[in-house]
Amino acid sequence: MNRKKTVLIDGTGMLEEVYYALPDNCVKGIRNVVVRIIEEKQTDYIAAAFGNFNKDGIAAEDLKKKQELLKEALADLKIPVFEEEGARSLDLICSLAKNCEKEEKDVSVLTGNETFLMAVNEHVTVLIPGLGEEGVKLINWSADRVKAEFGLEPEQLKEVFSLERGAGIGRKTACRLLIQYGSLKTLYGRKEELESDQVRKALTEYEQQVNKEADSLCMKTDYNLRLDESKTIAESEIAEIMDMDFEPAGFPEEGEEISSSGWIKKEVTDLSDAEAVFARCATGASVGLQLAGTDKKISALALCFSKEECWCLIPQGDLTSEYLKEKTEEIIRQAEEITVLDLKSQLPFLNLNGEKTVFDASIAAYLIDPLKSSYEYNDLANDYLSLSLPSKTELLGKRTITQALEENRSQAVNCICSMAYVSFLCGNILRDELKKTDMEQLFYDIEMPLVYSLFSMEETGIRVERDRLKEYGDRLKIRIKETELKIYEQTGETFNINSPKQLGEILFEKLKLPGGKKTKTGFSTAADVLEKLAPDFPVIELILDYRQLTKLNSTYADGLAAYIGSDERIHGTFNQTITATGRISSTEPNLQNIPIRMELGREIRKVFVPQEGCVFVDADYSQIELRVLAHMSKDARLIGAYQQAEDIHAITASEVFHVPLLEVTALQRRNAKAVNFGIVYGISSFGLSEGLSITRKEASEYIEKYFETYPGVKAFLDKLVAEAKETGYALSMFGRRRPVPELKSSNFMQRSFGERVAMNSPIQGTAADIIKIAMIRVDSALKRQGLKSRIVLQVHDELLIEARLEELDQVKKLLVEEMKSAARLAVPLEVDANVGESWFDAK
DNA sequence: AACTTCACG
DNA sequence: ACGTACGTGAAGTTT
Repeated sequence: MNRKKTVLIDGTGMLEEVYYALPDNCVKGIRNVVVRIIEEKQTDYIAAAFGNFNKDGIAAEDLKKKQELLKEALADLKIPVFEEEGARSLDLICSLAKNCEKEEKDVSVLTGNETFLMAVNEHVTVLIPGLGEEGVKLINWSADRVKAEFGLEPEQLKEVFSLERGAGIGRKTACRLLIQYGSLKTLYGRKEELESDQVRKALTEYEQQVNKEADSLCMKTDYNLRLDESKTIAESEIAEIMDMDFEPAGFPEEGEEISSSGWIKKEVTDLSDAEAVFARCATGASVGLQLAGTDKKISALALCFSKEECWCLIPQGDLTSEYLKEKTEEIIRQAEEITVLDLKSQLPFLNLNGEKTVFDASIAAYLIDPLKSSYEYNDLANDYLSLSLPSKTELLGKRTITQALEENRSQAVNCICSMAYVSFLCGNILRDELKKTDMEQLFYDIEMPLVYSLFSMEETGIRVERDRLKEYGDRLKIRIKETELKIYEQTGETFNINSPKQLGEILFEKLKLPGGKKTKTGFSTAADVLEKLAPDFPVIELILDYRQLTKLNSTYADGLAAYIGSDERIHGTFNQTITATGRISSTEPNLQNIPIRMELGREIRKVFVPQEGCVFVDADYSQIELRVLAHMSKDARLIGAYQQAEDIHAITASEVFHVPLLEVTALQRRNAKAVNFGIVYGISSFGLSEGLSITRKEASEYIEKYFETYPGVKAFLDKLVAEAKETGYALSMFGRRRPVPELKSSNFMQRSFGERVAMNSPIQGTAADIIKIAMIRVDSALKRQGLKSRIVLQVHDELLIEARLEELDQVKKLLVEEMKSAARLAVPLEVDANVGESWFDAK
């Protein structure tokens, strides 16, 4: 007789088990299992039951949510769902099973809960996900299988579980004891025979708990639950369910990576599978995307369309890197929203012009909180998803994703999928945050377009004459050696002059020079300290020379040489998510601190040269920060001073010290200049006195006079501090935020720092905004006009262009005009521009 | 890894 | 009494 077959899904038991492996993806995972059972016609009837969770704690809340989702998903599959107030799913399922048996149906219980194994009999089997040879698969536990595995009848397992849970006895021991003694009762009656002290002790000590477990393992099978006969799964329904499947057909189900961090990451190396993924993509409104590779060649593409779907496409055979490139560009054109991390790093692999907005989640997160040290996927997962993911370094060590693909493929896949996944999930959260914080314009009109300008600048690079730099370094090395010997001669000792510790001991202990401790670790030998001693001790000058020479040699001569590529150019990195104020920074190498103030250092700029047929055009803003201050503070007198143009420091001196402009002395001008700097830095008498080597009292008087002269500035700075205290952040003209948590500090030092930051950030930040706008406009004007000249450097208030000779006039005009008109302020934005055969000449 | 020093705006 | 000017990055030394 052919008995009908029923599958009973223990929704709760499945969730509890699967949640461990796939916390974010358990519903989808379980649904897939159920769909497969239906598709493969493994059953005539199907039903599900839900009950209370055994677990509590943090996971319980989430599990409850997942349970509701799973109920919905099963209901969508037209599966009847049973639940009963306060009932355990174990009891509900067993009640159902009992009734099915009466109706002469065979039952399979799909669960993650091993407790069900005790309910196995001739007509009831249990399906539990377990590890097979090829990843996760369902193991069908029949009565024979239970006997083979445990050596016991299924019903005896109740006592095994009681011993395990109640007395903490291991499964193997528990089975052995029950095989030997037959039942718990007999075991307890004869426990004195036991050889193991440990087991005997556990049995005695935990007898109560064992009995309690045994009681709770008794099934309650009298719930009156019945399957509706009409709910037989019809052929038509199977077809319908298969259509509902939102997975592209034909994907590898076996051998897929099951991650502990929560989503299914699938590796695709086959062209037809890749086509299916891209087809899936076409319907996706929102996509998280990440590329990896080297030399513009894609080595992996990760795509995330939903919380449950993350694909990693790796070129192989027919599935070529070029194909991935074209498809990626297509997706970017078609998708409603594309989110990536670090867009600039993605541009080498794609032909994009910025026409379509690609949302850079890292930059969005930077705008929202610019004080973070990094904005990698694990940082964003922590901050916006409350999800702790292993960092790139933890997964790959020092390797890149491309390198790791060869040596440690699964970790590389994990890493790049994590990036796409986090992009996908954070995208909308960050879009909302930008809206809430009023930074959408800043983001979409300044930061995103800037990505392309910075990329272009990096790609262009700047030419550096290798041989000439080498000669410069050699000259330095000779002078270093000479100076070094003179210092040894004068101090009567050979020591490491580069060691502040050794130098301090020689100067202040051995030679007993005046001066004293200044740093935590010992004597300060900083230049400003030594300079005060220089007139009296000739060795000091030698040491300062030595310092300057070694600095130039190691950081610039040798340092820069290491970055010159085979194209004779240096392609540095310009970072957009580093500074607290909105400036960009430059690394590997730092091209924003090439010497200029000292004559010898300035020489280095002679090795920065344009390529053949080009010249440099350099343009910088004249006192952009003070002009921003004049604008933002609306101080009439300061604005007036700038409208007269000329020498702002001299005008300031004239007004502050009440002398005619033409009678301002060099000293007065110098003092006024220092005050101007101080204002921008967030003035304090301590700082100014230090900067001018005057007393604090004198410094206070200068500041007081300054504020008397420019009362609008005083009011403005006070307002900045007050507002930052109120809101917790400082604001630039374009809405850029800089949090100032120090303002809340009870520490005077910290709080004072916070006040200076509140005064400086809006000024520095606005200046940064303005040059960013200028950069974008200059860059796009060059490209729009079909010119070959390119921006090669940005140094905060300066842009350097490598200009084709034939484009020189046009470029120079364009550069100056775009910079001047980048923002409309109450005072003119003045720009100084120069042309030269080297960076040295163009300044 | 922290500290010191020093190059730039 | 407190004890720093604001914003960066790199190199070298010490721990």
